[in-house]
Amino acid sequence: MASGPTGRPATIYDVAAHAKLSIATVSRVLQGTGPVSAKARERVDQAARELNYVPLRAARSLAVQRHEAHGLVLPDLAGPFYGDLLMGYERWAGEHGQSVVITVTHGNPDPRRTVMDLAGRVDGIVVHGNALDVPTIQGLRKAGVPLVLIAHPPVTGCDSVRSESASSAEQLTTRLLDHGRENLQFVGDPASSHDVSERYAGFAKAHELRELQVPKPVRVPLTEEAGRSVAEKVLQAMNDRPDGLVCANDELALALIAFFAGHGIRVPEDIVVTGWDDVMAARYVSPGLTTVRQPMAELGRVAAERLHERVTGVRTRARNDVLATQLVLRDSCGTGISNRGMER
Amino acid sequence: MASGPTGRPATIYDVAAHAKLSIATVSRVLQGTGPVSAKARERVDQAARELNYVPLRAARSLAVQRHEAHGLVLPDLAGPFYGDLLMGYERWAGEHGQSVVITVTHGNPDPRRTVMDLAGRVDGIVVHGNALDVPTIQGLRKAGVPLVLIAHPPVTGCDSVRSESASSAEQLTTRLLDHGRENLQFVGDPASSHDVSERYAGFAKAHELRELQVPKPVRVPLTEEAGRSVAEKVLQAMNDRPDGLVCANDELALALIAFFAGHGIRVPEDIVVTGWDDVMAARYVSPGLTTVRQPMAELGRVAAERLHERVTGVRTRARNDVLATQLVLRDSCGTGISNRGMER
DNA sequence: ATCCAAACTGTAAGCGCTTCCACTCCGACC
DNA sequence: GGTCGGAGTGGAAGCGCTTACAGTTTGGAT
Repeated sequence: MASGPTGRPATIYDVAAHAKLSIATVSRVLQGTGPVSAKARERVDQAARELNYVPLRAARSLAVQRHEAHGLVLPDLAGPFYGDLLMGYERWAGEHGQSVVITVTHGNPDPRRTVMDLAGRVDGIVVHGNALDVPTIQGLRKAGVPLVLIAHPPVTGCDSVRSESASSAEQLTTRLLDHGRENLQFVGDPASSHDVSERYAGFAKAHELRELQVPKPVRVPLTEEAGRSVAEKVLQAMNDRPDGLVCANDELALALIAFFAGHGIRVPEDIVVTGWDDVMAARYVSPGLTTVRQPMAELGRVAAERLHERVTGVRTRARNDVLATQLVLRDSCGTGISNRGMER
Repeated sequence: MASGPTGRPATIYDVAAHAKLSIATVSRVLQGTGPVSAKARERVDQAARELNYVPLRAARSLAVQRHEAHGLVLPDLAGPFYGDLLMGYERWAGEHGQSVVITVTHGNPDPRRTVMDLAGRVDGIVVHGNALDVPTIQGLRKAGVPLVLIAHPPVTGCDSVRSESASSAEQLTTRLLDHGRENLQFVGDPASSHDVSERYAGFAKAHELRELQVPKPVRVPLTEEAGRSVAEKVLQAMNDRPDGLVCANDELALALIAFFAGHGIRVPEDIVVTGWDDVMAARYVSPGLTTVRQPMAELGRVAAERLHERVTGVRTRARNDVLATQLVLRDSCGTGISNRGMER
């Protein structure tokens, strides 16, 4: 504890007594508000140092009626994306004096309760994707909690930030069709998240524009495990074997490619494969994985900023940001681009 | 705001008034403490629901003199490890009713200040690796903040949790030497982190035990960029070219392998390469990357538990945990194990 | 009928901080 | 020499909650 490893932590009263000043002045010095003499400033600084004074944020929050903290609710933390997202978020928050309290709902026995508790200790909350069900989100709204949604279908009264999906997916699919592929399949369950449904929508639209029948999606979870099992099925489908697989994420695509490599199916000659996310492995496998890169850090940064605008009230109209994605062409899609896997 | 989107959020007074009871009873119902009649419980629950009441945690923290929150200080969030670490941490914390406030120091203009602020809003802090300099850590200690260090050299009075490094590195190095390698190099700067220095120590010890001269480390940062430049140097070293590279992490190793692949150097025939961390890409490259897996989630879990023990005071003696790592043999080390890159 | 304990409920005192307001200086200006 | 204004300071209220303590009921047992 402050003031030596014994006794309870020093409070502002201790500092005031030690500096022979009132707590009001101590507060003014420490917060840099109001007029204070140089002498007072110095005395307070020294007293605070000597007592190892750390202001109790809870008391300040109570007094100023603000937590200066954001809540961030994520479904999960596996994979590299969330790290980048969090990074971008934390960065912005840190630069603007906001703390970040995170909560992961996947595996949480009572997300609703957890999130309501969170709501009590922050000024606003950012929710990613399907981390929370809509009733819970509505509950937060009714409780008056400023809310920003990331990669989530729009909810009235909430801001949202997401990366563009449909059009990149369409562009990617069109490219494959342009290069003579005629039996593409979409791998991944559109119902698993809003993002994935948009990717499938783009995939579908590319087909519709050419008046092709839209293939039904292969509804599987977005895991390596699922990738392997899909690969097996593809292998066994003698007739009507697809000549291209548009995967909802890189994990699926990588697992597929690895499986094919071990079973004599050539990528991209026999079948083309694309992913989504541009994980590190995507540029190290051979052939390099064609994929779509999302600006995760930027997504986090923008979300933080939007929430702050809401919290401070500088903006009240809802706002929906859509960030551009980037198509990363490598060899797995067989469309003639080869960058030798040496790009960063 | 609660009680309709107008007006300020409902307080415990509003709930009490609405339920025609005292705030004391409301508190007792909501916290489940003390005796309350079924009637009162019901009235309070309903009132709280109707008013969308969310208890203000700052007020509770102030009253109970505890935040029920942990601080987590990380140097960075890039790479998959931190995600897993955070996951393990958050999981444990969530299950034990603790919130997690995270702070990233890399790129932070004033980590000390940020961390002191953090100290004011949590019950204890976990610091990873070199996220903080020792003076700052001492400062926290003097302020009486319970502290747990992850992957950090021991500091008196603090608990620590790390994964075993030296012995795995020694084992790995010995294995390479056993298979006839005679000119190994260690890639990565031992000064960059405690973990890396231990890995180098193990590498060195393996040499010493055979009375071989210990090669100086190739002091480079642990990045893909550095991996490429090291690869170039290796390529140019006509005489005295190393026949094996023990890398401090997978990023370095992967970049090296990719570069070699593009320049006609065969791995593992001409040169063997090993990494550290077992990132996803490690099992998708060809040859598969031999590496060492750390139990990141477990590291997080244990750290959370240790901190909680400290905060609640159930343990006061310092404790240092060392978690086992796992050597993952694949083809890049050329020691005859091949698992076809199909393991998960 | 009376009394007692147990069950429940309310009053009020904090928790540590910010900030409004009042007050005291003190130098500058008429 | 008196007045005014601003700089500096302190007193005290209040933020929303918990909880010790005291008070009120209730339902048996006597």
